[in-house]
Amino acid sequence: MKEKEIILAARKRFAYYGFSKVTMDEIAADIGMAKASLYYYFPTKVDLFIAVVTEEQDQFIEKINRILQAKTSATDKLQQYVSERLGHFETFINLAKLSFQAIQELKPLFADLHKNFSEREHELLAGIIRDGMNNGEFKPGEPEKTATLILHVLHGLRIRRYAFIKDFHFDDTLHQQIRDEMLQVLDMLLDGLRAD
Amino acid sequence: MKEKEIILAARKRFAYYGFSKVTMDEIAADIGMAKASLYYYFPTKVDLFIAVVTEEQDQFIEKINRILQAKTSATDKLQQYVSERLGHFETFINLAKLSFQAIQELKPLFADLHKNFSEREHELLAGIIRDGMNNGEFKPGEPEKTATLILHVLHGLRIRRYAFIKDFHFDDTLHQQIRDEMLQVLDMLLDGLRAD
DNA sequence: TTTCGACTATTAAAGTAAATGCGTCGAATA
DNA sequence: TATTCGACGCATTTACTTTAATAGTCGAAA
Repeated sequence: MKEKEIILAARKRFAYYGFSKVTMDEIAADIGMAKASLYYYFPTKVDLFIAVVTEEQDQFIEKINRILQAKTSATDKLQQYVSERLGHFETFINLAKLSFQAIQELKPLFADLHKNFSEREHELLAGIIRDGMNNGEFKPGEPEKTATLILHVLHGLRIRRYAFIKDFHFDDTLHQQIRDEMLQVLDMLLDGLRAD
Repeated sequence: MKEKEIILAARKRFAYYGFSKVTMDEIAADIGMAKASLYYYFPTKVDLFIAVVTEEQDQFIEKINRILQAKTSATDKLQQYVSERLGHFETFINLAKLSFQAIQELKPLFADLHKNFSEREHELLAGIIRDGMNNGEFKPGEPEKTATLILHVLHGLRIRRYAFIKDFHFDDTLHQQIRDEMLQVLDMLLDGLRAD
């Protein structure tokens, strides 16, 4: 399948050089095509990038769905979600390699992409929390609202560290620090949620 | 006192135009001095800016100390802190009017300023939490660590919204939204802290 | 000690030209 | 008909130069 091949080649280049530095000529040359042929499959460079990111998101959502099927506590599920989500965040940053400002400026182009993903993510999280409330692990409440707050807190914890990063890559130490902190905060939040 | 007069004039200009756009000539002219005379009192433009920000910080810390003296619950104190802290954050953003990137680049110049303020703030918060633990309002634990986590969560919640702001000013609606969300998150966090 | 006019060094902004890269199109090919 | 691509247009970016603005300095005056 040509599209898959293009996406793979693009992914490789984006992951190494970032969105801006990679040219369509390079991607084409990597798979023995002419640049113009890429446009037969993807109308713009951004569309190609979106296709790459969408694949990542789909894989992430699949992974979380597998976590959902497991017979573990809601707390376990949330902890696993936190870890996986951080990895996914780092992957996106690595692919784009854009400054915070540049991402905001490109945001309109990605609007649907982000909206869809956020909604799916919110549903998944609300589902975990609702199950926890239904099976007595958590106190009764509003799972949707709780999910929103948790998502915003986690997002803030990522952003506040990412914003200080200069060269767009996460080393293991930083990854560990952010993950640990997120798990600690999740623990505090869940302390208030757990049924007595 | 000449220094106070200069700081006041500078504050006015910074608050309206932001750090970068204000010239030392303008500040001097506003109070009928020559620019060279400003350098008699403040060695650099950044030092003048730091003096302005330090005044804001001192006033904020004083306000929080007053809150500390009140005979209210630790929860009340934390809620008031959250509100005041957001106002203080907005004041700084308004004074600087720098993009997120520009702030990071200037950060080394402000290193001591931020370090001092962060430490003072952390002490105050840990103090509130320690009192809450000592008087039985909160479960026993590590007040310092809890304070750190709360500060990071609140910082993240501010940053994730501030980063999307284009023109460096907060309208009342946005202020209200961020404040409400912070108070809700604080409530969740305190649910887990409160003694049963 | 305080003030400031005149000055220097540096930075920012503006202008210009060349290069680059996205995207297009008609023709060729399978 | 579907796919490929060479050549091209055009907008943007980059590189370089020039000009203007601004932070900071210094010696002299008050």
